[in-house]
Amino acid sequence: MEEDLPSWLLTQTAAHASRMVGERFIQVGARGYHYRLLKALLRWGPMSQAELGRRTSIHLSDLVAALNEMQKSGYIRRRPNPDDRRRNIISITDPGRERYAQLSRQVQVIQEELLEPLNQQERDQLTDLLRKLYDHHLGQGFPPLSKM
Amino acid sequence: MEEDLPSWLLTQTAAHASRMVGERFIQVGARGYHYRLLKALLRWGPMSQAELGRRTSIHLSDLVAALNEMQKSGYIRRRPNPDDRRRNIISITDPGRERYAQLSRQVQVIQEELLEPLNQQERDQLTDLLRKLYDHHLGQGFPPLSKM
DNA sequence: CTCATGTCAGCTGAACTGAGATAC
DNA sequence: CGTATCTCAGTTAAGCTGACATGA
Repeated sequence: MEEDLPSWLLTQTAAHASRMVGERFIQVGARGYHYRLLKALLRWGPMSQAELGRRTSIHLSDLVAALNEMQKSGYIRRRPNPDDRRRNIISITDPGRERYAQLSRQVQVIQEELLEPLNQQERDQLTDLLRKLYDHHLGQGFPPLSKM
Repeated sequence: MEEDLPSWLLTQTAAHASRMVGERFIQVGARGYHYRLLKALLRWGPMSQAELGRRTSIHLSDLVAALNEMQKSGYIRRRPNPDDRRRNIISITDPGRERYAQLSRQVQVIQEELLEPLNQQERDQLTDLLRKLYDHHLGQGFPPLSKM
């Protein structure tokens, strides 16, 4: 609607990006949460659900459902933590690693499609600017992995 | 989650911006749709619901509900179009103009808050880059106002 | 007949809230 | 005791789909 408000442009382009990712993922039976969770497990290794939730910014309640789905598909393992029986230890499996690679390819394709109208310098600029906003409003970093 | 993917940064910052706008709006009993609709009516004058939907990218089905709410509050008028009895003519009222001014002030505050970590040049850059993405993916412009 | 318009009921994905059971 | 973890049920706002009646 011929709008110049940054918040408008932001939400609209974001909605479009989500749609693009969602469409790709749904074709292979995945959701955005799955990708984020697998990525976190690959990067930081096994951890509790609470820790996973903090690191991925996924709500604990949503996490339960997403992990149920992925466990059923065999992409993650859920074991009780003997040292703290409230907690589960979530870890990625070999099929999970393959799944991540598959989803990762999809994501790369989308990035390319999304950023198609920008040259490399502009892409870096955009990432930089968005990162500043993200860090300022949302990113307060995380303490080193707790004792799990 | 320490992520550099533009689509991730985009959706996260957008979600945050939406949250900020939403919170402000809800405090005065409004929703994002209301602001967009009032703005379109101010900019382009009275038009049918179908035309409004096209110009604001709001679905016709959602439009019906939003217009019902705003009509009840007296911000818009809904008259049948004598020249085409399928259509309504939607127009903004004086209270609607005041309402727009009120919401507009809220939005300005949010923009400032959202862009706080960026200097003026960076803000312009961001707007420019997002606009390129928006135009490329979503903005195909609209033909001049049809005969309404 | 085809197409556009307005209305309604319902669905989806992402984010969130609240409550409860269990264990630290 | 208070706090943290996990689970479940339900809610929200935005976007969307499908169906339908009316009229151009």
